[in-house]
Amino acid sequence: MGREADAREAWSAITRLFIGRENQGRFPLLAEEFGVTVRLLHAVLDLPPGEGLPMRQLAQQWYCDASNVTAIVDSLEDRGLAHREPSPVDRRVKLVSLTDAGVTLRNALVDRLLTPPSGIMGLSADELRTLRQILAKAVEGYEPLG
Amino acid sequence: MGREADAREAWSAITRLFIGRENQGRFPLLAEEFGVTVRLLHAVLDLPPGEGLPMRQLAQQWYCDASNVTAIVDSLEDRGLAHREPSPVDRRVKLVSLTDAGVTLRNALVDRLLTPPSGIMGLSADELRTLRQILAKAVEGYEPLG
DNA sequence: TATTGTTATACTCTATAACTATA
DNA sequence: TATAGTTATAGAGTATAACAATA
Repeated sequence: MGREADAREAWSAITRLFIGRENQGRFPLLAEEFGVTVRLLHAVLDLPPGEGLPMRQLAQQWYCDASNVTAIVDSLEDRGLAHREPSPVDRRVKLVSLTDAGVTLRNALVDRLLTPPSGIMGLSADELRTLRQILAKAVEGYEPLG
Repeated sequence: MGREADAREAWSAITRLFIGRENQGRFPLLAEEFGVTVRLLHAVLDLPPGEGLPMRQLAQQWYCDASNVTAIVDSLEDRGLAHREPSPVDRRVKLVSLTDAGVTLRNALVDRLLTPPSGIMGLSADELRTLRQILAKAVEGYEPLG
């Protein structure tokens, strides 16, 4: 049918690829493999290397209370994966950034998470090239990952 | 720049679309809107309408302990969204299935979750048609959603 | 004996409210 | 007076171990 139906079906397929067992299982398995909890794994992925983020912003991004961010960042600091520093412009604000160890862990996680699931790998070379081109356009303006 | 690189880049884009703030925010917002917790929302989505699943299988699918499944299914039953019945072939096994109210909720959730994010909606009609065709092939053999 | 699911229990995660410090 | 982050505390979520029912 039309544009709307195509968009909906395409997004439906993406959702199924992502929430399918093969992909969803990666997160708990990787967390165990790298010795972190699932929530720390997600936190590390959401911290951009080389940039400090206000804790308040993380609370909004994660849809959780600020006190929870305090606990998560405490855990990251205890493991040497991140550190806080007061913002130079507003000393109430604390900026959270990954340490070198945090960046190393993040790189390893991203490398593993970007391994395509079987449904993608089953496509032809032509299909993959086209898929890549179209999706590259779709994620213009989205946050980078790797 | 071969097949592998195209597959990896395509999957990277899918990951970014899915874990981006716009899409991830939908789950807590929908849970609040429909008066359930996020874990009950995921449970309802993972229960196929018209089919009963063994609790043991749900524990494996969700990467959690069986005692946890007991608690989740208790919550679903308390809200009238699912019910248990002993398996006809093995009375140790209990099959969990959605009630009519559960199916109704699931349909509403799926309808909302299948609304494409802005990155997808920004593509042209031609691109969307092509994307749909390729992704339909990628999810052959995956569990249906809607 | 082995397996499915439940219960009792402790540990982790999360939110609420009161607090400190900065603005 | 308002905002960022912390702390104390209670409630929800999760795992471990012991248990009952069934195979």
